[in-house]
Amino acid sequence: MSFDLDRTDRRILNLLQQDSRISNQALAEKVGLSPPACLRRVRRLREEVIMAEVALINPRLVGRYINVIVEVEMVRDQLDIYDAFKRKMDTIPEVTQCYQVTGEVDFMLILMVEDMESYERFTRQYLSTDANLSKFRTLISLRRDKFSTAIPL
Amino acid sequence: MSFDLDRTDRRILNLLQQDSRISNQALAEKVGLSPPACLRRVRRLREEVIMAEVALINPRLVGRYINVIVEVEMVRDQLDIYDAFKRKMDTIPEVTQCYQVTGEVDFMLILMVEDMESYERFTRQYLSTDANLSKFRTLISLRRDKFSTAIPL
DNA sequence: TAAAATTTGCAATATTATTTCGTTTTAACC
DNA sequence: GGTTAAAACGAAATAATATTGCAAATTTTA
Repeated sequence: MSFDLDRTDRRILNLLQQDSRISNQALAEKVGLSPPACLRRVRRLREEVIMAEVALINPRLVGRYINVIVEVEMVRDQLDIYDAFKRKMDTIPEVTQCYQVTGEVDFMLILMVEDMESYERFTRQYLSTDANLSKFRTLISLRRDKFSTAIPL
Repeated sequence: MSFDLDRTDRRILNLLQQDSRISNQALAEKVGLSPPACLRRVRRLREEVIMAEVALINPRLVGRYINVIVEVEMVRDQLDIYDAFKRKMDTIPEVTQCYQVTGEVDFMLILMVEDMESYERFTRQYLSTDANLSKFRTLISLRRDKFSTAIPL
């Protein structure tokens, strides 16, 4: 399941998690390899552990000021009910994260919206009308103080 | 504050949010521009709205199975207490996200850890010993069903 | 310790990004 | 509506970078 990464692999991954636009030459130099040797490792890592390379944009600069955190509780702990809910969340662009959790709560959602009206629409369309949903609690955040996609290795 | 993006800018951003490794030529073709014209836009967007371009790695494949969601409540609603807490969270690699929220709860944290022992260590070192912290609630998730960094434009 | 497999670096090649510059389009103003 | 300034554009040349082939070195396995 878990791949065995040596020290060099981990250094490469750490660097690419900070800046994937680094040139292969610069990367090779930083980890002490020749460009071809480095490239081969990067290619292998891209196949094995790197899911995607993406641009992160500043939400505030494109009008997504509001982070909404929603705790969702379903009526029954039933697999097909969970799966249906996940699948639905997966299709909604405002829902950026969805975690299935253990305990009283069943799901944790994180949404990014322009205004509260957008969130209202979301609750009406997807939460208040879901017969399998028992209750939900909403937390509003205007400050995303930390957002790191990097997993330190 | 907010930059005005035309249709082409938005299409470029949407594509780069999905795959920033796309070649400038392919990108140019997709949005119907010449490579130089496209590159100029990308460069401007990188200065204005793109915060970073990063590799996303699969947490399960590097041993970070457990997502921990923590709701934190401080003893007093005081600015310097908040700021100190934020600054502390910022230094901890396991804390991948930190939101300041309104309502009963003051902060929402999302951590990624290898095992519960790591989380135990974290609580002892940073939560249980913080005199400004009144209480916290922990939710455990073994399933990150959705994790999207893209903001649809 | 020897054989097999993997990883490496060098040099040649292929892609791709980037610059230059003249042209076209858009925007602002009279 | 016509005129000018500014901004954005595309074609072609150039520069930078990634990529491949292959022999040598290293590591792993038996």
